[in-house]
Amino acid sequence: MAGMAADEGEDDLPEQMRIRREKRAALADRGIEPYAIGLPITSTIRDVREAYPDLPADSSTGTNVGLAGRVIYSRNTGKLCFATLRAGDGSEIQAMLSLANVGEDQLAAWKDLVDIGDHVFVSGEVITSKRGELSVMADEWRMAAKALRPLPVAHKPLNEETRVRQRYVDLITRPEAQQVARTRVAVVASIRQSLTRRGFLEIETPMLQTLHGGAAARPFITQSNAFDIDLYLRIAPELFLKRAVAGGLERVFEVNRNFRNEGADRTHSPEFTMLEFYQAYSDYQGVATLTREIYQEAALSAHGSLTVQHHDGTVLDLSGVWPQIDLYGSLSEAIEEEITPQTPRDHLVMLCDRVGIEFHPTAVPGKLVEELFEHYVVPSLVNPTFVMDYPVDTSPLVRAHRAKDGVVEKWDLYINGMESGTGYSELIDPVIQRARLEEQSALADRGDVEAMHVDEDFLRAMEHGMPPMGGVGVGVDRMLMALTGLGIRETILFPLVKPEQRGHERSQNPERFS
RNA sequence: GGGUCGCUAGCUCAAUGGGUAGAGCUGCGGACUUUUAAUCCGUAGGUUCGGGGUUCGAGCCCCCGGCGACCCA
Repeated sequence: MAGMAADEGEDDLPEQMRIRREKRAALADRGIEPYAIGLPITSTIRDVREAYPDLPADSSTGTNVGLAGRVIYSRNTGKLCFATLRAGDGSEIQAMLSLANVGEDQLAAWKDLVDIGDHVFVSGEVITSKRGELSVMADEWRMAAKALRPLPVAHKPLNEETRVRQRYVDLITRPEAQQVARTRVAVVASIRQSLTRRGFLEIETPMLQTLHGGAAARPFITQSNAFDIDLYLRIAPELFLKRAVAGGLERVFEVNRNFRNEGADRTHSPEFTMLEFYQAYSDYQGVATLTREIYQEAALSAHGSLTVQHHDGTVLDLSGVWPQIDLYGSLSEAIEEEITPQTPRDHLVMLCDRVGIEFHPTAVPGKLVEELFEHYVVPSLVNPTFVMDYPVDTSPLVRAHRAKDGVVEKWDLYINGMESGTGYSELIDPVIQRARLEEQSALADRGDVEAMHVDEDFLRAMEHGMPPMGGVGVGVDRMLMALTGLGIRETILFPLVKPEQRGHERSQNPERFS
């Protein structure tokens, strides 16, 4: 927690926070509980809204309700007070407190002690005001929860940084923030439903792993006191999901967090949500179709449409069968020169240098091809496109293509110019798998921090016989980005952000990994 | 990693060439029994991201650092 110092001291708080603390104390002095429990609530705001959709102005219903909400606007006249109450679902209703109904003491207490941001309870008759606003004419009000901090002004957008760092404030003040959170829920629920309906089992695999494997990525390292060993936060659940398939759980999936100790920018978060699923006796074409269906069902569930328009005007069309292009073929076309898995590394290096692509000195040829592809082809991939058949040397867990030399049966799904998923015909030959992992391990020994270890237990599972299968990983955050047009930090409710440090605190702990 | 820009009151933003840091909303006091971002009168509120330097004088110029946005390879 930041700021145990001046920020929390009772003495030198900003005026508005000091006054709210005084009001909290004043409530108690008047015998009013500032944080009430057991309020006699009879209805939600939405209930009342739905019960009286078209009440004419200046009418009464004879119906009494008790309801609670957060005060978001307050308008007081001498003997009649108005407040707009909002519930968590975004529904709003007006509370009215008149001298005639609540009496002098309760009206004075309301005017003195209720602020914007407080949660209040009112009970009384449902009416409409002279201007037609649906209202509760209170017989009684109670404080439900006194807010000690002022809300930002409702009419100016809160700056983006504060929205991310204080999401609770964002959620209170900006209904769209709640909408994004609810869209995410709908999408994840839809994913689960799509797979469960097709006979997939949702299983949970280790997030703390003793070996680094399942993808090419730099891991976070932690340690176990009980075992006295280093552990890796998983970069992918793949190797465990495949063990499950080897054991006979032939259709499995997992939707949960992966951790990658890499950059954080508009499209990358150190912890991100990934869907992985594996289907025995399918292949990369079969799971491509299923991936498209999962995506389309999620879009319908979240938006009711397969066409998505972003705020910047980008229109995504997710409908129909998505096109497939060939990795080497589309790259060759883009640079007007034939590139194949047999193209020498020196030549690929030259092509990269020509356009200033940077790469690790030990980068394998396939890595260079992927970099070139990213540079030349990816920016044009807006509508969903499957890019087919990747170099073998960057895909150690994928089986060789059944017909083409030097490539594997792998696709990447691009949506909105972003890699959004990947699918394989999984490698299940334990002898080839061992050789591939030993190559990876050699790369790791030469300093490649992304390279996998040899996982003997995984190989043992494979040696017991894994059925042929198709497997897929889909970035759920990126799915949300595609469906909303927002940056990754907007699709994640509480993204990792750097703590704001004060200058003098910085020097306390200069140790860093590098 | 490099470049550019930003960080000022609770919130959103101003501040000529370096010369007493302002506004709107919010808050506080007052008026008002039908308001809708209520209105009217009055009023308070500041570690200008942190540290150092130049200067008679720094929000502004210089250096170091923090956090962020955008662009580039």
